[in-house]
Amino acid sequence: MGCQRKAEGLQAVMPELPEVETTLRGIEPLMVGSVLESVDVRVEKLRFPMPPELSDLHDVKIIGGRRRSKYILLDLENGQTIMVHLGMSGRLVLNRPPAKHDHVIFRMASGDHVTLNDPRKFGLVDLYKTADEAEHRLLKNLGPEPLTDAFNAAYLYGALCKRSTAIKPTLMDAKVVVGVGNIYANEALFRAKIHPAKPANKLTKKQVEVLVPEIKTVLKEAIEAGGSSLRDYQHSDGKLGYFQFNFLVYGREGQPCRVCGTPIQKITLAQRSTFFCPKCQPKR
DNA sequence: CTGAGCACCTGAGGGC
DNA sequence: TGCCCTCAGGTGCTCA
Repeated sequence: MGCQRKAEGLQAVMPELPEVETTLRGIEPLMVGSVLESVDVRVEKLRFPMPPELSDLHDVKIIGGRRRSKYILLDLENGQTIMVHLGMSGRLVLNRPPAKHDHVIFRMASGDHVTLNDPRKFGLVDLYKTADEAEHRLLKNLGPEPLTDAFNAAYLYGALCKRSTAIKPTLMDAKVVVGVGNIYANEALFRAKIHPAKPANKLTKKQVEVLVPEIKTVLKEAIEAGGSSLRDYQHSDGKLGYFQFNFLVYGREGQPCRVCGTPIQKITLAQRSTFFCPKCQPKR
């Protein structure tokens, strides 16, 4: 079937939180603790205009690497922080020869270089004056990280109470919880046996208690899968952080549910493709 | 405050 | 072979 082939092609290109996490782990050995010699900016704007100060950076040590939501944060010795977001098609590649859609090249004093390649230009690179997240326009209003204890059933149940929209787009709202993108929202709801269109404030406490661990589990499993393929990538073409994951519902419209055999259905919620098993995920 | 919808961008794939 | 259309993704932003 055509849809099957299509979905397989998509698996390799979407940076969700697990891909961002493994990307960070991949660039850390080259960048953290090393001196950033210069930043080669070759595009006027990605998601936002490129900050001119980025090109002015010279010979500054990178003292730390962090992730917040899907943002990669590189803390500099001068107190500033570089922010990188991969958007939907962005990749950070190590020591690769120039290629189409290379937009920013981080040149290290060691001679290594890390390139942001992003065909669709939905990513962003920014430079902040401080490492304090509360000072960052794009960070200060974000919800909790899904893999921390702050994201628990009590918290989520409280957050969902005020929301009448469908649970799936609500899970993808960064004010509720960060890092749950389209793919893993679909997968987590299937695992928790919750219909994606169910109003968020109609979930029972019990359902939320099932859902929260499923979100954590699916993200952790994906990170582990990325961790293993990361090694392969580094030994081959230098790409980082993208991997195959055995999706249960995402991209599987019309194919049999892996649990009960019922054809997976596809609907649109908040302009996003939504996949679910009508039998395993009843409306109530 | 919530919620709905748009815009941004390119490449892949399908239909003709 | 090639053109045109649709779709995919994250998320900041606008407007009701």
